[in-house]
Amino acid sequence: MPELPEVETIVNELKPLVEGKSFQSIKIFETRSIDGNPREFTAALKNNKITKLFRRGKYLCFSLINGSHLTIHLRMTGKLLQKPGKKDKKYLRVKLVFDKKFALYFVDIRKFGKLKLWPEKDVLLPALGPEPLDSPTVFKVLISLKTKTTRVVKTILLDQHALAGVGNIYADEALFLGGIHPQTQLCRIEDAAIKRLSQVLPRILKRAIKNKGTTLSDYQTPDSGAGDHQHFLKVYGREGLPCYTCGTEILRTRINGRSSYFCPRCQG
DNA sequence: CCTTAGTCCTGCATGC
DNA sequence: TGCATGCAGGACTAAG
Repeated sequence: MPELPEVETIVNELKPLVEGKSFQSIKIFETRSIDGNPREFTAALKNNKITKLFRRGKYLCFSLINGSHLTIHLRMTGKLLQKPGKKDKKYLRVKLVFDKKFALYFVDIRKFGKLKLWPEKDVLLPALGPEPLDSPTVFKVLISLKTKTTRVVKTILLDQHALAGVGNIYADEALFLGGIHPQTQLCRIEDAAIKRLSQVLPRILKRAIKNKGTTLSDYQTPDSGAGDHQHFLKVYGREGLPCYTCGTEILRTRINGRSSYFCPRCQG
């Protein structure tokens, strides 16, 4: 499941390949993968030139020369590949053709991922909170929410309106590094601990970017490569295994329908 | 307004 | 081995 570091890795890899290029044609195999009218989508992209590719939260954003934007959200199983593998063919949803030699294949098993076109007059991704890549920003967001909500901290970290880009894996990792139990209400966390969390969250995200993201099952970079950060996870997916810090068994609980892994001793 | 539960989708793991 | 069940979850929507 691509979160901020995975999307950042994909953008870094694609940037030199797509900036300055124009869409020659678009082939839609699954209309569900398009947010909006597929015909209008195809027509608007055709012969449109990409001026810039960037990331915002978990979205890939293509700036187009006419002022509009294309966004792609990969959700759980979405991939953007230059050369789909044999197993990918069955799940090919959209093909973006640039020229005879170069196309991008949007492959998505679960059909949750979406491509969306944003007209120039629309504000791009208006509901997203700030990027969680520097600690003063994260601290400001969490402190200001502290008096406004009764929700638990894990839920807040996953809320894209609060901070954009954090998903289940890095939320759990940051809470472990910050020594905070995922089920703690934000309003009950002391400022010093919020400060700690604000420092470790940007740090873990940047470290995961350096490691080209976490590949557990589906995530792949456009050249079909895997990430390395799965080898550095402290708690995510480690239920029943000993904590690297204290040896206590890592537990798993459910918060808002999502698995949350934590060390009951380090995050007591 | 705020918060929670249900929905989408398909492969995979589990149990009998 | 086969079949049924349930689990995984990001973001949206409906309901409380």
